[in-house]
Amino acid sequence: MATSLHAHVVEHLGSRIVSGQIPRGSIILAAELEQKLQVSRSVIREAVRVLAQCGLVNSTKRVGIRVLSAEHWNPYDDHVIRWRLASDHKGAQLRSLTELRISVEPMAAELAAEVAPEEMRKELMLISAQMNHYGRQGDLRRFLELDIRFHALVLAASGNEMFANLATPVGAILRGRTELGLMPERPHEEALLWHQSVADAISNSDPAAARRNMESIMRRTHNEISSLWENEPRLFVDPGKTS
Amino acid sequence: MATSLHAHVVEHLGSRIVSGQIPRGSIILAAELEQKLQVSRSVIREAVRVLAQCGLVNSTKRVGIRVLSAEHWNPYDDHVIRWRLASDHKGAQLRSLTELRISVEPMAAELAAEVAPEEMRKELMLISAQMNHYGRQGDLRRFLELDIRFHALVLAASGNEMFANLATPVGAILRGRTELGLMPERPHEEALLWHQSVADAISNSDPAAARRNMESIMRRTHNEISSLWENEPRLFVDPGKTS
DNA sequence: TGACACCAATCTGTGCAGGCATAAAAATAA
DNA sequence: TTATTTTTATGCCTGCACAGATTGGTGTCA
Repeated sequence: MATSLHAHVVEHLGSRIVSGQIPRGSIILAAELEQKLQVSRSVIREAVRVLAQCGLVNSTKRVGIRVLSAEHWNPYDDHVIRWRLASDHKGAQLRSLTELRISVEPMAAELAAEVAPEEMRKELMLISAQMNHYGRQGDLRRFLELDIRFHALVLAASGNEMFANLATPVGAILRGRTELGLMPERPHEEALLWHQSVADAISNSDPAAARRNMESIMRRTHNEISSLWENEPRLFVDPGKTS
Repeated sequence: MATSLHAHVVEHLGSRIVSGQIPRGSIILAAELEQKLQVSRSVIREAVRVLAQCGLVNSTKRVGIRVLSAEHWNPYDDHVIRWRLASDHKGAQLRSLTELRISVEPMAAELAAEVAPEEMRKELMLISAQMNHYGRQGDLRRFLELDIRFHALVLAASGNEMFANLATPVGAILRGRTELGLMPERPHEEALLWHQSVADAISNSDPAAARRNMESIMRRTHNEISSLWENEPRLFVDPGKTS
């Protein structure tokens, strides 16, 4: 996938910065990187430019490439999310994402019930039916993929592109929950019912019911995985950073 | 501000792509840009790299730099948000952002009541008191700045960096509402009360009350500005884009 | 004749090497 | 302390070689 050379450099540096192997506040010199990674200046420069946009570094004249602290990272950047999920603070990233989806998905379901195009409503009905089937059968692999598709569909059907774009990290959460063994042997009957009800409500243009049932799903999902970040410290960003 | 050359190129191209002056599907050649903008290859390449990360373009060999359609844009990128807010589809961007903040801010208030550090609670109390003062006095300029600070504080006090990072676009919404004359001559008494109640609830560690009052604020804010996007079409992204 | 596979030409981004200009930190002088 | 010079790393530019994808042509076979 990351076939291009500069993408490798981005990956190399980004993952090391997020994991903490390169401590914040460090100053890297472009010339060092050139010979350490055996690539040319242009590659370094483009990679640094990308990392700067992620908020990981900040290159200034006469001083070099400064590694920034976590509060400067762009928490919506796909790279950053991926690197954080692969780091020791995976829990903190999962918490942030989960709180975000708990906030967003009920609203997405409500909107979807109002504005979703017909074909999406139909596919939602189909998916939820399949979820019932494979869920009761205990086929967790298939269920997981359907679950991911279900939530991606609801987010997209809201017609809000900011919601739709959360499909990838939400999928990551769902995968994480299964991989870490936090799923029951087979999905709870209630959960299946709620998914079905969300699909029904969207299909029948019943925003209130769609929201209500999605909220139920969110409550359960939160209870199932909140143990993952019990001891993760929270990050309080300076609110004056922007103004 | 954008002092560096490549930043200018990013700005130039990005704004034109988002505004539609450069139609999606167009193919730009790096060599063209070099002489049209009178900058060197390295500048072009770094700019293109940044734009590619925004999802605006997609450069491939033998074909050139392809301008992508809106569904590929990264809706959380600060550049993209700014360019969209300056474009003809400002309404659509405001709608997406408003729906997002309506989803997020009540949860942020709830979390803040649980985890906010003491000094943030104190500042919230201070700000809401000043909002009362200048609001009743009809000083909309000062009120706006306080309002922006208030919501930025709540988002930051949630301890969720994804929430905190929404402070900038939320500020943009609030500014937009005032600039477009959608604010009443002086803030409604209810609104002042709700802000005060949110601050009180967070200060007293009462998550339910914090959420409830923030929800009230959100309902009103939605009613006040939803007229802005009455006729904006919604964008339904293909949910399979990710999987 | 027409369909298909294969090969070569060509075009464009990618990567490399080295040079000069410039801004900001650090050292020096006033 | 304040002003000036020196240092030094990034910003920017250019020429060159390479890689990969598209295109068109060529030849084979049906």
